[in-house]
Amino acid sequence: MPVLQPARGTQDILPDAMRRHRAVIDTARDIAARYGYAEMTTPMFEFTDVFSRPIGEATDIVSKEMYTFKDRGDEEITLRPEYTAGIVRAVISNGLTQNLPLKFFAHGPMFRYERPQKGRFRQFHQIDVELIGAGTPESDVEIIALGADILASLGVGQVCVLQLNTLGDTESRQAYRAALVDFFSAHRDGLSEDSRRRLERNPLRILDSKDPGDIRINADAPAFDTYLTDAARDFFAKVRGGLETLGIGYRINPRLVRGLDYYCHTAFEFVTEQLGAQGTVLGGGRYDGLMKLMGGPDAPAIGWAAGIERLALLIAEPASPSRPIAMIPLGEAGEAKAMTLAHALRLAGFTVDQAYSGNLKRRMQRANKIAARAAVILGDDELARGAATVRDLDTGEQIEVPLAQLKDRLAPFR
RNA sequence: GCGGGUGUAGCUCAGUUGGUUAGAGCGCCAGAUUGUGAUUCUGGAUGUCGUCGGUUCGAAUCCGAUCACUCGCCCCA
Repeated sequence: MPVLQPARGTQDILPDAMRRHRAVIDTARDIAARYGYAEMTTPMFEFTDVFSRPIGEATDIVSKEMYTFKDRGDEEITLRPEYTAGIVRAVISNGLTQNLPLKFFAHGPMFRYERPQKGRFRQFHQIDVELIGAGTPESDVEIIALGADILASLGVGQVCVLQLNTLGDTESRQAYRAALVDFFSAHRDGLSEDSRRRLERNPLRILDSKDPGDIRINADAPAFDTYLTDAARDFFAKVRGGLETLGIGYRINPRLVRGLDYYCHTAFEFVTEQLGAQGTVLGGGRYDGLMKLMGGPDAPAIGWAAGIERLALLIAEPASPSRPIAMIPLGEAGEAKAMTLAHALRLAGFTVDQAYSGNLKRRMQRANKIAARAAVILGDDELARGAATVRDLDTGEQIEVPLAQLKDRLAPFR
């Protein structure tokens, strides 16, 4: 309705906020590169099937939380709600399954039709890493360590706790799921309305319920541990051992579950208490079943994604950008000279800003506002002498410098 | 999708039991040396009181709807 208001759940990212985003992305990219994860990206929209098939048409996610529409060519299109499905699709489309294992880093906007809250938007941004074609516990350790390193490097490691769980292998999961359904069916009357619905759709999620009655029942619910196969238990033990070797602290959270069948083994989330209900800052897990489900070869994979907005809320103020030199011409001769001087200085690597209007006072005010380090004043007086006035804006000291020496004399102000 | 809170200047907010000209700080603009910023001093402008409708002699204030933000639930790929 009010056209001058951004659409619900979207926001402008103005320079101050953008610097925070940039800091998150740049830090993550650098550290991911150290682990051998190469940056790539996929389209912001895909055929709807890419996302709906692995998730299931009947789920809330697909039926009411995706930005899905028909384009002018009558194709069913969906704005990507996550990175993983698109990346797996790209791996298959490009025949990259020849080159496993693949290690990717990506970042970009995601779209989910949800009710906005703090740190939760309809257009939001994620960083994402995927390790495709590696199925050993060591690869789980690597990808978690990568996440931990990034969080530490962003200075938020102290306020995030790594929660860890296993979803076992298919055999373990089916046995556990059956046991849960049996157990909760016997306690059906005590369950909340939401959980009775979950009983059909997604019994594991009951374990995660916030309803007080459900929590009481959960206390007696069967534990996954007793249903794990030896192989699954061994896998999890190796993951934990690896984390311990690397000194990465974690807390086992048996209620940390995933709803979809292609997930297995390791599930993890780095959680903070500083963001209210939207406390998960980075989450991921192993998805060995997805590649095959999407029509590719049967390749194991693991990955995680982290919300840039949430991380941006947690990090300290990023370092200020480099301070510019303010070019301040007075009069027509000065304007003409300023253009060529500014160009030459920029080619030489200086940051140079010019206001383009106002008298000297006004331009000095502008120079101050943009935190310029120095001002180069080009008036008729000094131009007649082939010189410019250079003012140190921190000390107020001011000297006249021959134009030929300008570059050298400005060097201390870079 | 469900429930609670909030919406007043560019920003952060104050506005008494409905009462006539709606305020503060910061910021912005102008001036205090017609070629010198940041400090200081003086002056100025801020505004459909989110929007629409209702109650009333009279609404920023009460009621309803709607939009947005926010807290929790649902969902969380």
